[in-house]
Parts: sequence; C-alpha cells; structure tokens
Amino acid sequence: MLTDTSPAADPETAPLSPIDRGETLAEQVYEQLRRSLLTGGLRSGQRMTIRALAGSMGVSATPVREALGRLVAEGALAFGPNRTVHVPVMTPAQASEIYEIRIPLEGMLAEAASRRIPAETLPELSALADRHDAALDVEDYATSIRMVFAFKSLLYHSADLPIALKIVEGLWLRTVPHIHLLYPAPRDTRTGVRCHRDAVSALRAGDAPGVRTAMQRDLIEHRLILLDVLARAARSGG
Amino acid sequence: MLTDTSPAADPETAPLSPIDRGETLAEQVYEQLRRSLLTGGLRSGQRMTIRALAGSMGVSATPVREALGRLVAEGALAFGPNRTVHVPVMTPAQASEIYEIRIPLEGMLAEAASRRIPAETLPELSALADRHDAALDVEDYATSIRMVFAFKSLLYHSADLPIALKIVEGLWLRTVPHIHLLYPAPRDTRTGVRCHRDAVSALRAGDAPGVRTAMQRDLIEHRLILLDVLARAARSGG
DNA sequence: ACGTGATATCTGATATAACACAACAGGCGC
DNA sequence: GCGCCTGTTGTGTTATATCAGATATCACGT
Repeated sequence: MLTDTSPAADPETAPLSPIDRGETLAEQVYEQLRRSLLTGGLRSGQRMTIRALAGSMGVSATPVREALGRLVAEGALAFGPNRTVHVPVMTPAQASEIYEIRIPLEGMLAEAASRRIPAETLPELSALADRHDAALDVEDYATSIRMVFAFKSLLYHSADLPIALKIVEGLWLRTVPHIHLLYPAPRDTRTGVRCHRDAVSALRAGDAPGVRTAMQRDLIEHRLILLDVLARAARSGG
Repeated sequence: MLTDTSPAADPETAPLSPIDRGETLAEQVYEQLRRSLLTGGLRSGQRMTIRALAGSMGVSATPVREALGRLVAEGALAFGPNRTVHVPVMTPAQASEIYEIRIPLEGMLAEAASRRIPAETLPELSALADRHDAALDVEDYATSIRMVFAFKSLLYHSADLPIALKIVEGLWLRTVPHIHLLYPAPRDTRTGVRCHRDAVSALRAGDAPGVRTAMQRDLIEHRLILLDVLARAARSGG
C-alpha cells in the first residue's frame, strides 16, 4: 500500500551523497550499453537479445532486461517485430526534431555554463578542442566523436542544470549511432572544431550569448549535413 | 499470488486496479502509476514499496520493479535511503529549471501544433477550457488539473513532434505532484483558463506565434507562483 | 531506567524456471 | 512438386526463491 509519511523530509537530490556505492548490476549494464552507444560502438540497425547480452556480460537476464527497457524508454534503443531490441534507424523527421530541441536546450546550457564555469576549466576545454582537431588530422573518427562529446559534457556540466543536461544526453544517445554517416565527407567536419574554438574565445571574453550562438551554430550546421546524408541514404536505401 | 486464483475467474479479489492482459504487465503498471501521478493521485513525499504495489495490483514484483525503475529514470519518482521509491520533493532550483525547459519546448509544440491542427479539433479544445473553468467554479481541483493537461495534450499532439512531446510529458510528471500547492490560492489559478482561451482565439485566427506566446505566458505565470509557494514551504518546512 | 546487542522483519536485487508467443523447418498429404 | 500442418527453437515476459543490506524490536545486562 502507499504509506503516506513525512512529506517535509528531503529524501532526494542530496547534492553530496552518492552513498549508492553498491552500484546495481542493472545500472552497470545500462552504463556499459550507454557508453557503447556514445562511443560509436553500436551502429543503427544492430540487433541484440537479452540472453546474448547477459551471457557476454556474465549476469542473468533480469538486470539486462531492466537496462534495455530503460534505454528503449529513452529512445536510445527500440523494440523490433518480436519485441527484440535494436539500435533504431533515424528518419529525417526525427533528426530534424532532435536538432530542433537540442538547439534551444544546448543554447541554454552553453549560456548558463559560461556564467558559472571556473577559469581553470578553460584550458581543459581548449585541450579537448585541440585533441579533436588532431584526431581529425589522422582521420581517427572514433576519437573525434569522443572529443566532441567530452567538450560538450565538460562545458555543459558547469551549467548546473542537471535536468536539461540529462535530456540533452538522451538526445545524444539517439544521434551518435548515425554520426559515422557524416565522416566520409571531411570538408564539413571541421566546423565542429571551429565552433568549439569560437566558444572558448567567447568564454574567455565573458561573452555568454556568444558562447550560446557558437554552440548553436555548430548544431545548425550538423543538422544540415545529417539531414542531407539521411535523405540520400533514404533515397538509395529505398 | 496470481497463481492461486485464476486471473479471469475472480474479479473481486483485485483491490484497486484491474490489469487487463494485452500489453505487457510492466507497461500497464507504468501507465497506471503515470496516470496516478498526472491526475494528482500521488503527492510529493509519498513512499511506495515494490511488494505493496505488486500486491495491490495483483501482479508479481518483476513488472512493478521495471515500471518503478523507468519512472525513477525519468525523474518522476526517486530513490530514497534504502533504495525505496517515493515521489520526489521539488526544490526551487529544480522547479526553475523545469519551467526554463518547458517554456521553449512547449512554445515549439504550440506553434507547430497551430500550423497543423485540424479545424474540427478546435471545439474540443474550447470545451476542455470550459470544463476546466467549470471545475474551478466548484473548486474541483482534481478535475481542473486533468483538464489543463488534457487541453495541452490534445493541442500538442497535433504538433506531430513525438520526441519533444515525450520530454514535456516527463516534465509534467515531475510538476503535477506539486500543483496542489497552488490551489489554496484561487486568485492565480484563473490565468490558466485565460491563457487557454487566448490560445484558442489565436488558433482560430491562424496566429501561430500568438498561440506560442499564449501558452508560454501561462507557463511563466505558473513558474512565478510555484517558485513563491516552494520558497515559502522551504522556509516553513526547514 | 537506560543502553547495547542479537534477532526478526522488511526492503530491493538477482538468478532461475516456467510460460506464451512467434518464426521457422521439416514432414505429411494432396 | 506444392501447400499446409506441426514440432522445435528462440524470443521476451513473468512469477518465485534466495540473497544481502538496513531497520526496527525486544530481551538482557548494567
């Protein structure tokens, strides 16, 4: 039954208490799948079964099932015909909508972050932009993807807007499995680096709206490229 | 517990909720809890246990556990000390962030909906606004809350932006358990009705930006009131 | 009477087994 | 040879038992 007791207590969002040291197996499976998704280890269309994942991770079906259900709920994975789970394939409409959401939210995060970020974080951000640049020079696209999201993650964490950050990270999960589609066309991939450098410059100048527009410009360009690639893939695929 | 009695034979043993087979039990439990949250049936601070919910719904622990985990993942519920689950208490910072996200997203949904909504839906929207008004007249706040979200749901569904809609619905789940805090002060609750009427008028006029600003004005006023109430509750509670 | 410790109980987490449904393969009849 | 039917397999789903941790309770000793 629903016991109604002590509504005045503050049970959640303890800012400094991650006493959950006993991380649940389900959460570990979730984090591992999430990391695989974010680092490009899983590509759109790939299918997976509960028992196979459980076997390869050395756990039983229950925690795997819970992790998969959570990822399906956030749209990072999807149910197939027989309720099998696979990495979803993005339609142009979904890509457009995702960027339409990311542009205001990442703008909000960028602007808020630029007002609160500590000065000692700026060299780290600059280093991440450099490493992204270096990865692109040797056509190491996997590292390049990781650097893009490491940069964004570091910047946005300073915004101290955890709800918006979680939403945006969920949208990244849907986007990353398709990013490899962008990489045969290296002419455009430089824009990310340029926008990241612009953002760092604006951060150094204390120009919060400038940081916002720099990050948003990156998204707008990415949206154009991705929509173009998806439309071409849809034409050739169907 | 279900194994003793045939599920279809004895309908009177179900204490609270009839669970029809059809979709998975976990999803039905999820939907029922979600509906309870959205209709104000659960209030912030309320604690719940897996076994108690499972017993009152006539299912085993597994689907309840999955539903609770999903709701915790989207922030609608939260883990307590012993990983017990409860309805989270919103802090002023969280309330501010949630509205900061809802304003651009619901604005996007409202404007997109106003460009695609079929004309025959307008009377339904108007009727929902009227029923909200009537509910407030008799101080039936539970119905009033339902009408607010029925109106928004009907309007935003026409936007055909399912990802944004899902995000916004997740934010509603976090907001509604605190809305009862607003209702001892009836002077302000009229703004929702006024803004809904403004939105319908703008819809009839084909003024998409007007619809956006009407819905956003509602959110801005609600944010002010809720922040005020939360700050007062925080002062008196701690 | 109070404190301390052991125990009983309650909690979620996990593994396992049984179940239901769908897909596929192979055999049987035509 | 072709089509249908059936059994087998593989899938997710769910119930259940057991485990581990935390908490509350109560008895015992001081």
